[in-house]
Amino acid sequence: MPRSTLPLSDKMLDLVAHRFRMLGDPTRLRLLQCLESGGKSVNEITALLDGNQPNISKHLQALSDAGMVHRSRSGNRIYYSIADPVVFKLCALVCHSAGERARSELQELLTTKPKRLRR
Amino acid sequence: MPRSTLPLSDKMLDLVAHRFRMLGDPTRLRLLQCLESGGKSVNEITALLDGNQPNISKHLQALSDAGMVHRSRSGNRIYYSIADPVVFKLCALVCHSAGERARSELQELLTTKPKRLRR
DNA sequence: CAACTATATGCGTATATGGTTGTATAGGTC
DNA sequence: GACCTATACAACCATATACGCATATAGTTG
Repeated sequence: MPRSTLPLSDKMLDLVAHRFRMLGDPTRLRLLQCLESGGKSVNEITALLDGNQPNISKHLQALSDAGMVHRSRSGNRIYYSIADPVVFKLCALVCHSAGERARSELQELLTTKPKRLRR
Repeated sequence: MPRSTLPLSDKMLDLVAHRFRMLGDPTRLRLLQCLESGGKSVNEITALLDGNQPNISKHLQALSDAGMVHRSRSGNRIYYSIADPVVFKLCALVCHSAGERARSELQELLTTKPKRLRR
C-alpha cells in the first residue's frame, strides 16, 4: 500500500496536472485575481476584465469544474467566488520563484557579458 | 517589495501561466518526480519512466527552458536535475487541495442531489 | 576514420485548447 | 403572456501541444 505521497498514482498525477493546467492560462489567472477581492457576477467580471461574456463564462465553468471556484445563483445572476484560496499561495510561490530566476539570469548576463548597467 | 504583488502585470501573468502550464502535464510531473531523488541522465530517466527517449528529451528541454531543471554535461551524457525545489511544494499544495475537494465532493454526493443551475 | 552511445531535432498527425459568434434558456418585470 | 437581462451552450476556426518515428548531432572508443 503506497503510504508515501510522493510516487503519485497515475490518476493523482492527471488530477494534479489538470489543476496546474487550469492555472496555466493568463485569462484564468486574471479571473481568479479578479475574484480575490470577493465574489462577483459574470457581468461584473466581464466588465472588469474587458472580455467577452461567453469566453469568460467558459473559463469560469472550467474553473468551476475543477473545483477552484464556487458558483451560486442570486436571482438573475450567477456569482462566482474563490473556492480554495490555495491558488493565491500557489501563484505567490511561482511569482517568487520566477522572480528569483529572472534575477539570477540577469546576474549571469551581467557577469558573463560585462556591460555598463548601473542600478 | 515596493509594489503590491497582486495586480500582476500582463507579462508576469504570462510568465506565471507558462510555469503552471509546464506543471500541467503528467509526463512532466513524472519527470520532476523522478528527478527529486537526484539528478539523472536522459537514459536513466527514459528507463525509469518507461518512455521513449525523444519525448522525454523534449519535455526535459521544455522544463529547462522554463528554468525548472538544470542541465549539465558529463562526458557523453547529459544530467538533468531539479533547479527549484519549489515545484514539490506546489505539487504538495495541489495534492492536498485536490484531496480535500475529492473528499468534500464525495460527501456532497452522498448527502445531496447534484445541483443544477440550468435546465 | 569508423563504429558505437547518448541526446537532440524535425516532421506528421492526432488531439486539446482558446477565442469568437450565434443562439438557447432561466429569471425578472411589465 | 410578451419582453428584457444575465448566463450558458454549441459550432466553428485557429493555434498549440503531445506523441512517435526517423534522423541528425555530439561525444567516446577502437
